[in-house]
Amino acid sequence: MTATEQNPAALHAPVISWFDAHARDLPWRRPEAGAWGVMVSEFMLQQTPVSRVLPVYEQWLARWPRPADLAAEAPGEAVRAWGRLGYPRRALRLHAAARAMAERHDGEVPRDHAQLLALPGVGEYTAAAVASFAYGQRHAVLDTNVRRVLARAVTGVQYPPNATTAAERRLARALLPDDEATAARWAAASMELGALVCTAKNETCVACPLAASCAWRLAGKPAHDGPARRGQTYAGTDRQVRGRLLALLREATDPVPQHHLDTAWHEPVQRARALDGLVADGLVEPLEGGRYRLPLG
DNA sequence: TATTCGTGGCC
DNA sequence: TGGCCAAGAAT
Repeated sequence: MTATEQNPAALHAPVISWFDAHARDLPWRRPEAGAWGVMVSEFMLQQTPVSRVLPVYEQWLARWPRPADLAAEAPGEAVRAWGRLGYPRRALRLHAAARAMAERHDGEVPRDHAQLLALPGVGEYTAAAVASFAYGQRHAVLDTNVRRVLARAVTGVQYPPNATTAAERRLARALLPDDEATAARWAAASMELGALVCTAKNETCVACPLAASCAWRLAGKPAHDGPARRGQTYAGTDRQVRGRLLALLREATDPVPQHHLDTAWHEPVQRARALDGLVADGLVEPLEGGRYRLPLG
């Protein structure tokens, strides 16, 4: 057991103080955002940078200020409003979550972690984040930022494992402040530290409140030795083709004929496979006569 | 557990 | 220029 694990408070106080001084003023952190605003932001921020989320988030909340407002819409409208945030299945899942909340939770975002986890598109991280950020509960909020901060400051390695491990969950739980409000503050603060200071590349240790005790820094910042993360190729993949097809469908107000979709990609086999995949995912609805549109159901 | 799933900006 | 990265979830 390291010194930090024996005295977690030595970790909390500096990070929370730093957060008090340096936290970004993000719309989903304001009181008026509410739990729905927090949930919308968490869906949008899954693998997408803050700068790109901001404008879409504002439009989304203005158009659908409550879960019931989104639930009353066609799922295709959610996909259209999602724009170019990427991973459009998240839009579909957020819409499905809104309908589930309208049906099962009286149109409210549930406070209970297990009920959150049962919603479409809500996994371990998002359930903990909503419960913590929106409702001030005590949960280990283990996202890529927090994992990196703990890997460095506590474990003493440059990067966390590729997939979240039981050891990481155990560590995060062990480091959780006892007090509920402090735990929620710690969750937001440690995440922000990873996002702004303890970044994946070009970390700025001179600005870090943990620099003096950081296990990785004290060890001389040894380079990551494990297997490199698998690069995510994109050019020429089905994902690129799906993206192009969906872009055409988002722009269109009327059903799109097959021959127009054919302009999205030159290779017919891959093009057909990508379109089939979009239909199978519920992102595209096939109509009579070889026409397609965003889903109305 | 390893893959799949978008998009764009940065160094 | 291009690999890397960005508040993950589902299968």
